[in-house]
Amino acid sequence: MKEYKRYTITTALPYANGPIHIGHLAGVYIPADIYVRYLRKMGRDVLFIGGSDEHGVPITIKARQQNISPQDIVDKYHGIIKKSFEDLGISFDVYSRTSLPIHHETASAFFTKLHNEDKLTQMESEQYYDEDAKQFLADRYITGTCPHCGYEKAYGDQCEKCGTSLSANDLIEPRSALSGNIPVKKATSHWFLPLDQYETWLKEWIIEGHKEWKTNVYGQCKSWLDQGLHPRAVTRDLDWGVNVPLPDSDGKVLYVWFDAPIGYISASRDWAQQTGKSWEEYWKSDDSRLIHFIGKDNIVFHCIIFPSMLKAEGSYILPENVPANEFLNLEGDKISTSRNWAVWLHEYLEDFPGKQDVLRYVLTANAPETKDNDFTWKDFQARNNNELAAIFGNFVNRTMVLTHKYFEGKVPVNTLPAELDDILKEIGLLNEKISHSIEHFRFREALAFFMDIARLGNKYLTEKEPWKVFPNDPEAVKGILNNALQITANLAVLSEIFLPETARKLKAMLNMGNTDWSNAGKSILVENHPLNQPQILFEKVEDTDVQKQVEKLEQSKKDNLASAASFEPLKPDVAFDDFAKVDLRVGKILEAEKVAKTKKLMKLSVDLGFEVRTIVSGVSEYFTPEQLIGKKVVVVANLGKRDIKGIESNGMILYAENADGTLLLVSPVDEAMSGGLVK
RNA sequence: GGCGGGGUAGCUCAGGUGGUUAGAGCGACGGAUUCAUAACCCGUAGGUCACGAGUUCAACUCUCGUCCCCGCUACCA
Repeated sequence: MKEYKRYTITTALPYANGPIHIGHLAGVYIPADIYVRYLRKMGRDVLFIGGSDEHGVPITIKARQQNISPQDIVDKYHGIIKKSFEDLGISFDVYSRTSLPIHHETASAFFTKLHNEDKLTQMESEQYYDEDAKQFLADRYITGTCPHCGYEKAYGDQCEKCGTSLSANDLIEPRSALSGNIPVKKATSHWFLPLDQYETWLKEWIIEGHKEWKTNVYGQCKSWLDQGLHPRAVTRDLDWGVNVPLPDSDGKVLYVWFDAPIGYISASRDWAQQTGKSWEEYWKSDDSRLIHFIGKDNIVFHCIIFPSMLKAEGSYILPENVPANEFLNLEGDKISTSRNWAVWLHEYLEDFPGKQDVLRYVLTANAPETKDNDFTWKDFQARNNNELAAIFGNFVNRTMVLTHKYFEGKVPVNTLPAELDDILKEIGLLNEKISHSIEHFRFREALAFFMDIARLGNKYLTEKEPWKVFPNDPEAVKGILNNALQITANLAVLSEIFLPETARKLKAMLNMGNTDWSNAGKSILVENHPLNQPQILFEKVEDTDVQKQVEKLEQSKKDNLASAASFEPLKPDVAFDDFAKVDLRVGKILEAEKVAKTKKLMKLSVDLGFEVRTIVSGVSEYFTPEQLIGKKVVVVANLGKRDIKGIESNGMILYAENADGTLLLVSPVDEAMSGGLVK
């Protein structure tokens, strides 16, 4: 295996439009922090990078909603995020942000170099433009009727009602979110990264060269590469972001996906500036190992797009591994910022003061390394009470209490060196396993091996029964407790990787200084070394504590239901003449069949009395053909024809929608004539 | 529909290139113990390894098909 002189570790830049939640932690920051702490303990040279991603459309929208500037938004969340990371003890060397001048410079320079070397292509396209606001509209800034579910306030990129992803061109009756005007189409010019040109190289680099990547990561990359890559726009029309450093490009900024990963480099420069050190060797030297910690939603950016950017630029190293995790669910439901279905880090730290390590432990033990996982408060409580407190905390406590009881809190002489050898051998073995697991990004497994050391300690004490031996053979008890203390000291050393706050407390109790990994598996405390008073490492988490958290979540659920049950606002009035233009007819469904190779489409034959029409409708998720055949429905008959998946569809069928988005037939109650007007 | 990932004890997960009684932690149950945060320690029970075929002397592990969950993607007038 290649020898690396230094490590460049990046963590996905959290988007600064909301705080950090447990999903972020379990997927990215805690595993990265464990990895980095491990590397440092091994004496390796590490640069650990984090920062806020502060550009992009959602932030500008949030700012508009609150009538403040985008900078105000990112200042607020960057502050919350940065502080909560510090409080949890994520050991970033630098936590930077993309609104800093140094980032704008870095991203501009990156773009300029690609541009000057003809690595980008320019293309024109038609985009919606707001003539009042005099600017092009991002998809997010266009609202209109969702063509799928009819929701009137769908965004240009996604309908929040039915969850379908859209393009602004799909929207019916598009409106500018800025002025409410009807936007016009206007030509605009943008720069693209021709990803297709990197396809061959990427295949070789990943498919051939990185078979060791996690299966979920490797498979996802293969899927993308097999589907074929297309040029991707690097710039867009927006006024919030890194300005495109070219003449005549007012109102254009770098697309956020392009500037965000460059943020890793900017953060490194930021760090170098603050510390007076050099950043370039971490990014441009072949003996540096670049690793991106991310969630699975980011795989394509870090495995396909960013490497292509780096390759195009030419002077940077490429990621050596991208250990992406899957997602963490919460009490059975997907974590959602907008639905407030989350455990927010800054709130957790307030609700559970001093329990940073409990969260670290639970999220590591239950990390979604190979598949999506579920966080429950019940599990949180069980892990704390049955594992941290009962096994780890309890072993430390019984060792300390016994030592104070029998030997005035001083490390007794080791009268049983042979037993110590056996113990240290076992710990040494576990150390190796921990190392091996961490090197392979298997943090759950590593943590389990770590806990085995505490188990080993409990077992030793129980078997040796020093409290029974003491009256007859105090000399033997000296050896037993010395051994138990050496185990405790080893726990103190190793816990720095997983549970830094606990390590601090433990070392204070043991009155020991800093140690590195080379001490692990050795006898650490010397004879007569004075110990401090024991303190409880892990308090029990009571039923009422978790009860409160569950109630908090239930309240979120109620709030969501309440808002979901609210009625859509009325549309603006229309003239009767406009309404009369719509030709609604009664139709009878004669035939219905699912359109092959689609998820939603149903092909219908509808009898309008005077003719039988083919209509394609996106309702396979709600009806089976049998439920539709023979039913009378209301048809919009004068919409014109449209080609859908190669079928000519002539008309549209109306449905009623329930609060949960399900569709119901709209049908005449009494026997109605096919082809009759609905008016 | 296509592609990728996953479906193993109540829960969370291990199970290189197929090979004797499928493992661990937690939970449950029983025992032992009292130094300790009623904790620790020992033991027991729990699995048709999603389902159905096939290849093989032998499949959780390979092949094919089906179902379910997650993600990406096409489609919704």
